[in-house]
Amino acid sequence: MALSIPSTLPRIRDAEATRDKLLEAALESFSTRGFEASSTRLIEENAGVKRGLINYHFGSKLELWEQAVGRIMSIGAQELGLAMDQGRDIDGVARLRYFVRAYVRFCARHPEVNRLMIQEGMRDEPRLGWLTSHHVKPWYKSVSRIFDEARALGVAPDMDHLNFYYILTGAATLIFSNALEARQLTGVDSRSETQVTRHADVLANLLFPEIKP
Amino acid sequence: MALSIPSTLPRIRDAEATRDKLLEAALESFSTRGFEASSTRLIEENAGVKRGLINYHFGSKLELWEQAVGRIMSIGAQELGLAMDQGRDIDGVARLRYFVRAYVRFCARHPEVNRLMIQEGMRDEPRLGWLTSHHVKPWYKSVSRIFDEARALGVAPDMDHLNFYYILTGAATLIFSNALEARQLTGVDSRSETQVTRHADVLANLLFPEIKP
DNA sequence: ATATGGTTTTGTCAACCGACAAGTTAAATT
DNA sequence: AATTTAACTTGTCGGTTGACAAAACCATAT
Repeated sequence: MALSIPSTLPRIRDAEATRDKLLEAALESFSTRGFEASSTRLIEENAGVKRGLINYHFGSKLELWEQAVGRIMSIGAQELGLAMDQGRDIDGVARLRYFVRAYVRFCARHPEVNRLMIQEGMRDEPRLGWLTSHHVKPWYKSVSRIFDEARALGVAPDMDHLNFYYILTGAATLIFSNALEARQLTGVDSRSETQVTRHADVLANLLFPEIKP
Repeated sequence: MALSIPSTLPRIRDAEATRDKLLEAALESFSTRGFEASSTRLIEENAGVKRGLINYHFGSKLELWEQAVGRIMSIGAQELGLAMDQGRDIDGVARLRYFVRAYVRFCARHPEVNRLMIQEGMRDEPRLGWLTSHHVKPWYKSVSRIFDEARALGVAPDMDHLNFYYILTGAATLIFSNALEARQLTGVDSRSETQVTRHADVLANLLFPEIKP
């Protein structure tokens, strides 16, 4: 009973932890309620911190939004980049199918990303421009590169980059973004492991069918 | 300069017109901003009427929401029902392709519908239950019937009703719900006639490919 | 012309919002 | 132990919101 190295544990004041809790609660609120309908007071309450902390740590509601978005977007880029690395030596159509499955799994794990893009993509406020230029445009180009690979392989569905991007995104994400609605419709939890796997396989088959012998 | 039969034209006070203007402005706001972020004052302003009229004609913000949703949903049921009637004597896969194209066109014409379903489908508020039981469930069953037809014809993609519903809906709608984002991404107006036709054809081909000779 | 009842307009209220500022506490440094 | 600095707390301001109520308006029937 002698060991007592309370170095970092009993720290009551941990700025980093406070920031993290705020960023997480902020993303949850911004993505499902939208920017205006999200109140900083409720975000602080859900984060379990006191009332003035957002302004202290982030200066403004908008700055909190940008940092919350930036955080989840870089997580996304990292996770998807890692997945693509792991599938780098798969070749042919299998690689494309692998990409689609990885993307669907990511959308199921982080529905907040697409919820956010939907929230901001419907209305012409300055936040949309910031989002597209900082995060959506690079991602659009990545998807378009994948589509070009498919074309080179002769297995691309007959459409433009724009159609492919929104068909892939919409088909991959809506079932998870609207998981609550899906649950009310069918009683099924679309974000469960088996449902996610099923959706991933199904969409990969639809976009890039296996070549049957 | 004698003709003066101002029967109904110069009516300044037209309760029905006021209600209609309010319902339209309400749908636009509720679907893009969400319920909480929509203020009755701004809805009235956008409708071009004075400040107290929502409470007079609808009693409450929630009642306005329900009537605005009910209105667009019955318009949707009518338009899609009409389209399906017109295609009733098409047979085989062509009928399924016809349905997909009609649905995509509808989504382009009324993006507010899916914007609304997205807004309400992400959060567990009582409005979601009202929406699903009154409007989404019937529509889900209609789509599932179409899917069963496809199965009977042996042309259904290999998936469950749930996957098909959300793949169809997501793939058909996102490009129009997020038309502003699409415009910023590519400079293209995805709701233009040519783009809508393209997307409709492309999605019909993907879900129900023509049988090549 | 007068009364009536359906509309529209305006005034008001309590509750909430984001932001700021001044205060308080705890940790690090000297 | 004294001082400084970072982290947190609380009070308050101007502004907005949804709701309600009273007042003004107006077409029509009598």
